[in-house]
Amino acid sequence: MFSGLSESEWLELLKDFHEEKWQKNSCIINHQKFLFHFYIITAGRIKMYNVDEFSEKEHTLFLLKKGDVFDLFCLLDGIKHQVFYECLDNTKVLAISMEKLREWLDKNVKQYHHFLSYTGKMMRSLESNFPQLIFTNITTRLLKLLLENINQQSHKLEHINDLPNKEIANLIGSTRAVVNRHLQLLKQNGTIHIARNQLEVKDISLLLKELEKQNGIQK
Amino acid sequence: MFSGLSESEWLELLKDFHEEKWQKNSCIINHQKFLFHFYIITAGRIKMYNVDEFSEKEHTLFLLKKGDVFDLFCLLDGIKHQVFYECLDNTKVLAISMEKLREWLDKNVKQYHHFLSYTGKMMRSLESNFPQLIFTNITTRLLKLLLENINQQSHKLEHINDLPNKEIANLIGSTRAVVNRHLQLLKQNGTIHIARNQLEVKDISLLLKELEKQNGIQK
DNA sequence: ACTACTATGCTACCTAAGTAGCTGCAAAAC
DNA sequence: GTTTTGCAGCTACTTAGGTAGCATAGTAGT
Repeated sequence: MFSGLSESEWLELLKDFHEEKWQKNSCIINHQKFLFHFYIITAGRIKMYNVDEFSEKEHTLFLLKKGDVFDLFCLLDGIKHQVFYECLDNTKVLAISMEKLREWLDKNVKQYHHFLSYTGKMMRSLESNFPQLIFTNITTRLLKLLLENINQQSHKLEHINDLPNKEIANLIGSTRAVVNRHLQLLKQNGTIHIARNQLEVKDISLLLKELEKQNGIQK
Repeated sequence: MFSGLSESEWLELLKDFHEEKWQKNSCIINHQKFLFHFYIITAGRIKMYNVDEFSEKEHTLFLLKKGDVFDLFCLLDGIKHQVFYECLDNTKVLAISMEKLREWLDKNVKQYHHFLSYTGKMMRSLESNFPQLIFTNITTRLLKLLLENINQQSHKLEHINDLPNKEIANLIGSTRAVVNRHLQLLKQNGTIHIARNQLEVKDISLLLKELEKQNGIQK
């Protein structure tokens, strides 16, 4: 989002930021806060989720990581955003006042383009979840979640590898029991290795083969 | 999106537009087109949908109506957008070249704010569909779809009242048969009236009562 | 070392929604 | 008028995924 800045411009802008540290498992409940401050994550993960008012079930919309920003919605239109935030790790963020950021954007029209294309990416990422939810079964969603979080270099699972089943379920819109059921199957055929709060992909080619199989079934 | 313009500014901008007429049931398949042109609907409805590559099922993302614009995604980041468009009526649109629109936005920084808040609305509208898809059953989704499309003044169903069951199903992420099953139930208890390509809400309070009941069940 | 808590693994059960297939009507096309 | 097509309405069947409940095993705190 802030790409294409010169060294000096960047330093100038950084002056208006201050660092905050948030504890693991802490929730940010104060919605007002997001109307007036904008944050960039420099360390740790934060989940952005919403809760169904009747069933009290959760759905994780985004797993925000280093380099991600929030809340983009509030920056766009300044309206309160009905979602919740919770830190999954001890987290460090850079904070800036919304007003200052908006002023800065107005002064740097070129920056708007980066900002817009970042927004576009977010919208696309939101949109691409619909086909998943509507057309595909839980197995497929789980397989895709795993594939998306495998590091290209190290071939290891990242970001979600230390989450409990419950959080995995929240990410794909299912329940703990069902996710576990599918994980057991993947474990049985040697695709993954499971331990408490520990997920490991043992064989990526098997993972892809499983996905193929699912696509066939869903014809 | 173009609110807050003075008469003269508006006329000046309009010069760069030209009108196009599109026939009912015609699809716009040429994705390139959307990279270079931006459209505003002045009459008719256009559905924006995507298709699952395996099951070939459709899901309607947005039902675009008079005053709606597209493709916002391409305007934001200039990347091809993997969706399809189909006219549900004979449609009139105003077209402008992407380049000209971008130039104009850069020249009118104030306009960016309206543009951003419009984008924010779209993102929120996208986001708000997730809880629906994940937490609620088909009955609830159907009831909400009906409620959202009842005109406040006339108390009549609009926009979706002349769609076949199949299109209703595409809107809520289900199938023709299932939607029909639920519509029959609503017909039986007198909430709605159905005919071929004709949906009518007879009793809004009953509709609301049904929704309450569903919320109770989903507890 | 004891307690409390949280996560996993598993069983048995239930049901909403998807699927396949058919009829018959109504509108459009010829 | 006749034919063709598209849509509504309905039945019977299947199944994936949600639900409830419990046993067990790590982990953390004191």
